[in-house]
Amino acid sequence: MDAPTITDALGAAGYRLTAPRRTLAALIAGWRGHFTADDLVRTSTRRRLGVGRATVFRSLDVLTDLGLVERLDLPSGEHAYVACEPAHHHHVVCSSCGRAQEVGDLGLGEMSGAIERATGYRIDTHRLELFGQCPDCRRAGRGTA
Amino acid sequence: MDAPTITDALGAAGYRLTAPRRTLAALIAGWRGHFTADDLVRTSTRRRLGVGRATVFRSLDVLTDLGLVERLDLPSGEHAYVACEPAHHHHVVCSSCGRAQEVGDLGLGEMSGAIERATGYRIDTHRLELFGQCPDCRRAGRGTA
DNA sequence: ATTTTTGCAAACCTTTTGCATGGAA
DNA sequence: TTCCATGCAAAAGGTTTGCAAAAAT
Repeated sequence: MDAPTITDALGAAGYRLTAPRRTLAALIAGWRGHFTADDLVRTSTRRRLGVGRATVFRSLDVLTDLGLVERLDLPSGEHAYVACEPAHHHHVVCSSCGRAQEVGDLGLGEMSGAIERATGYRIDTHRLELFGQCPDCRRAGRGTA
Repeated sequence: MDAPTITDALGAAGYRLTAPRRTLAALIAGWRGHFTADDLVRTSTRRRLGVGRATVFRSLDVLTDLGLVERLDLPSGEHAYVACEPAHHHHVVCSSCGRAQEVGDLGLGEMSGAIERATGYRIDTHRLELFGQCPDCRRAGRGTA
């Protein structure tokens, strides 16, 4: 059995399966590393895929809501996205090639409880992003992008 | 002995102590909760403080470099800042009033090592932001901003 | 037939930059 | 006196929106 595709998930969630959405789903599924909205817009333009800027942004919103894609805030302040599984997790992002790997909860849940007790806050959500260099890039001696 | 002020730290770092910088330092030190660049610009305009937009952005850069202020990426995608101590730490941010409290390392260092072993990445930096409601807001029954 | 989705272009908002002036050291 | 820093206004990015046309259900 194949892994469910982004397109499948869109359909299952009741979104119409339009050509632009299929195109973007394929683009994203095949993307290496993280990408920006503008990466998608430029690819669409260059390869004449016929997907407009507004559609790219609107689709990224939908995909983000469904948890199929996650928005990263890079240390540079740029916004990038990576495809991912729709479950709570965190990413280790390679600062050379931009690829991201998911890691599990890592005990942050318990940590969260400890912080609640220590500060009196009620914690709703958190965001953890880890940046470093992946094994491939390290081996290849690539610098930070 | 008083806590060193933002102005002190600027001077110690070799930056010139200009009127706009003193003004911004005071504004930031007295700010409740997080603020955006535009909050500072608007305050300057409204109160005729004579600090221009460019200077606000340039100063926030300096203060961020010195670690006197930290840039937050709110879940909404907005960029906000909070004053803080220049040491590695994380913030618990109140989603009602925007105030932030610092928390220590929380064992993330060890976690980082575990992730390196599990993924093969060499982790350089990370960003952890926790969002929730502070005791005051919870008590007052305030909703999420 | 109905409702969603799209592309385009313009609008918007935030952040950055060029440059002549002003101020700190 | 020498640079650093500032304000202004324009430019540059990135994202959103209004709307009529096109496509999915």
